[in-house]
Amino acid sequence: MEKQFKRTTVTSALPYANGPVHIGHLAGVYVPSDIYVRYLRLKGEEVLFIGGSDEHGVPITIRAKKEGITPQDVVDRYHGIIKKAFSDFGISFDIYSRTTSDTHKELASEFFKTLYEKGEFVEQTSEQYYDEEAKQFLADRYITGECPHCHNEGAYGDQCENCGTSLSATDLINPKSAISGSKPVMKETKHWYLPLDQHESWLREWILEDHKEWRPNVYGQCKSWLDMGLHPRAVSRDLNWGVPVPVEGAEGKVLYVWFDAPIGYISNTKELLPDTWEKWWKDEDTRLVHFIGKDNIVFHCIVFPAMLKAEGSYILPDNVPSNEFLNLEGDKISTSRNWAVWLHEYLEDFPGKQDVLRYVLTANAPETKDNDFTWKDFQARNNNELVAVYGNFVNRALVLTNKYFDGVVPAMGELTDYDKETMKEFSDVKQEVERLLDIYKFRDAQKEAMNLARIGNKYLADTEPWKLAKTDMARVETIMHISMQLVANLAIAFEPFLPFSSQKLREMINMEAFNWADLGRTDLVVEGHKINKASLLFEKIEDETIEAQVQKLLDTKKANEEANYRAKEIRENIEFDDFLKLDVRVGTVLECKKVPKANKLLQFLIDDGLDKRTIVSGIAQHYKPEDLVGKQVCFVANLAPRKLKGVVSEGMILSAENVDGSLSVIAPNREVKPGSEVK
RNA sequence: CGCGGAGUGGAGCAGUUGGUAGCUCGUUGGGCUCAUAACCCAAAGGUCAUCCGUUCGAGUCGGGUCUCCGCAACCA
Repeated sequence: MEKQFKRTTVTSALPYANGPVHIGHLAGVYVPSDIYVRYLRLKGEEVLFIGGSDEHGVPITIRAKKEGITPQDVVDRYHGIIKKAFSDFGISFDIYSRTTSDTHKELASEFFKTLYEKGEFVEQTSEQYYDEEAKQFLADRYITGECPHCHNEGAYGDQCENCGTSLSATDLINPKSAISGSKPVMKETKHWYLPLDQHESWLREWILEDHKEWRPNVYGQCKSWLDMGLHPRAVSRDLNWGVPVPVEGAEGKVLYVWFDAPIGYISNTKELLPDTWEKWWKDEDTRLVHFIGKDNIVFHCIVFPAMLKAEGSYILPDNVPSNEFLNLEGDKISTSRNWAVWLHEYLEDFPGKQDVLRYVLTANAPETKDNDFTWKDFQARNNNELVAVYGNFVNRALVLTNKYFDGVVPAMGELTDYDKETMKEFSDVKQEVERLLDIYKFRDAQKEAMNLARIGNKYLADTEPWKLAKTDMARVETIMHISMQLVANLAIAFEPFLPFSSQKLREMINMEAFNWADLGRTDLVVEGHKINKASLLFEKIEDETIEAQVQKLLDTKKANEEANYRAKEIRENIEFDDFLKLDVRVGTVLECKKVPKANKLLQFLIDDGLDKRTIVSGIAQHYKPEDLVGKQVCFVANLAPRKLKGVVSEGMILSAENVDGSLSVIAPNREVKPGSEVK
C-alpha cells in the first residue's frame, strides 16, 4: 500500500464567493494545506497547490438580486477580497483562479459532455415550480410561503427558519415566487442525474478496504453513507447563472454547482499549465490530496471520485484530510450573523502578524473535534509561547553572540556529553516533525518544532554562558556556537508553519534559504560567519489590543443584528368575529420536562382552571424545564390537538421572538386565576 | 431507537496493537539574571461523562444512558 509517488497535487476547498474568508476557513483548510505544501517544496518534491473561488450557485444570485447588482459583480468583489487576503497571509497557491474563468467553463462543459456521451447519466423528468412572469424555474430558496408546521409566513422552499423544519417546496401553503411575487405553477423539467448507486460497490472497496488510514471522522462518515445506500444525484438545474449544460434541448439549464465546483480544481490547473496539466490529474504516479472541512467529506470522498471514475481518465484522491469546525468565543462562526474574525480585517488590524494567527490556528486546529478560538487564547499563545519561548531564545542567542563575539560565530571547541546530547535532539526533532507532517498531524508537528526552542532555552539555562564569560571564554565559544546551530535549525523547522518569521530570522543570522534536508545538521552556521543585530521576532500583544478585538466582535454583531432587524409587516386585517374564535387563556405550569429525542421540545402539564392539559412547546433551547414550573403562561386553548414527537399537544404556548431568535414566554404581569381569558 | 464525530486535572489538547494517565498554558514554591518581568527546576491538581460487562489487568475492547457538534442525499 505504501506507494512511491513522483509528485503531489494538493487542492484546498474552493471558498464560496458570497463572503470573505474567516478564521474557520483558515484553520480548517488553508493553513494546514499551506503547511503541507511548503513542507513538500522544502523537501524538494514536485508539488502543485491549487486554489480558487467557487462562484456559481443560487446564493450568489440571491445576494446579487438583494443588492441590485449582477452575480458577476458579487463574485468579482469577493474573489478580489479573498484572493488578496490569501496572498497577503502567505497561502502559497501556485494558482488561485475562479470558476467563472473561460478555461473552467470550457473544461467543465467538456467533462459533462464526456460523461453524457459515455452514458454515465440518467435523465429524469420531474415537476417543479415555475414563475410564469419571470419565465424561469424557481430554486427552493426562491420560493416563499406559509410553513405547514408552524404557519410562519416567511418560510423558504427548503426550510422554515422559524421552526427549523426542512421542507420541500411543494409543502408550502400559498407559495410565492421571490422574484416576481406571483404564484408559481408546476411545470415539467428534465434533469440529468449521476447514478451514484451504480458506483457503490467499487467505492465501498476503495474507501472501506483500501483507505483505512483516513481520519476517523472521514472514514466514519463515508461508511455511514455507503451503508445507507447511495442514490442518483441531479447534476443540472434550472438557473441562468453557471456553466450551461452542453446538450441540445437544455436551454436555461446549468451545471449544478456541486458538479461544477470541483472541476474547478482541474481547470485551474489547466489554466496554470495549459500543456502539462494532465500529468497532475491523470498520471498514476501523482498523489492527489484534498484538504477540506467536515461539511465537504461526503462530497470529496464519494461524489467527486465517482465523477472522476465515470469520466475514466482521472486518478482518485490518495487522502482527504478533513478538519472539524472552529468556533469563535464559544459560538458557532456565522457569516450571516457576522460572528467571525475576517482574514482581510485581521491583516489590517495586525500588520506583520500573519505568523501569529498561523501559529494559533495550527496549535488549536480542530483536527479531531470542534475547537474554540478565543482572543484571550490568541494573546496567551503569542505572549507565552511565540514571544517567551521561541522569540526569547533567538534573542538570547543573538544578543549573547553579539555581546561576547561582536556578532561573529565563534569556533566549536571540545564537546561535553551534554553538548552532544543536545545536538542529537536536533535530528530527533527533525524525524518527529517529518513523521507527523506525513500523517497530516499539523498540531503535533508544530508543537515538536517548538520543542527545539525549549531545548535551546534549557541549554542556555543549564550551561550559563554569562557566568562562564568571566572565567572560561573557550567554553562560552562552544556554547554560543551550538546555540547558533539551534537558531538556524529553528528557522528551517518553522519554515512550513511560520514562513514570515523564518525569513526574518534568516535575515538576522544572515543566511540564505535552507532545505528541509539540512534540518538536524549541526554545521549550518560556520565559524567566522557574521550575523546581524538581533531584532524582536515576535512582540507582546497587550491587553488593550485584545479587548479592542473582543469589543469589535460584540459591536459588529450587535450592529449587524440591529441593521438586519425590521419588525415584520402587519398582516391583513381580520374581523372581530375571527378574533373571537381565538381562545387565549392563562394557565399555571404544574410540570415541565424535556421531550425525549427532541432537542427543541418541552412538555408541559398546565392547570387551565378546568382541568389539566398537556402542551408541547418548542422552547427547550431557551428555558430550563425546572425554571418554568409554578409560572403562569398564556396559551391558545382551542387549537386543534397535534402530535409532536409522539406526544399530543393540546394548545400552544405563546412566546415573543427576539431579534437574535431567542424566545420569551408571555406571562400575565400579575398573578391571575388559571383559566383567565386573555383578550 | 436515522447516521458520523466527540466528552481525559482550572483552560486547551495527546493517549498508537489493553499493563502504574501525558503535553502546553495557568496556579504555587524555589533558582537564575544573558534575554521581550522573559528563562530553568520542583510541586499541587484528574474516581479518564456515567452505569454494566469481558479480562489477572481497560481512558484504551463490548453494551446501555446522558451531553455537545455535524450530516440526513435539490440547503455549496
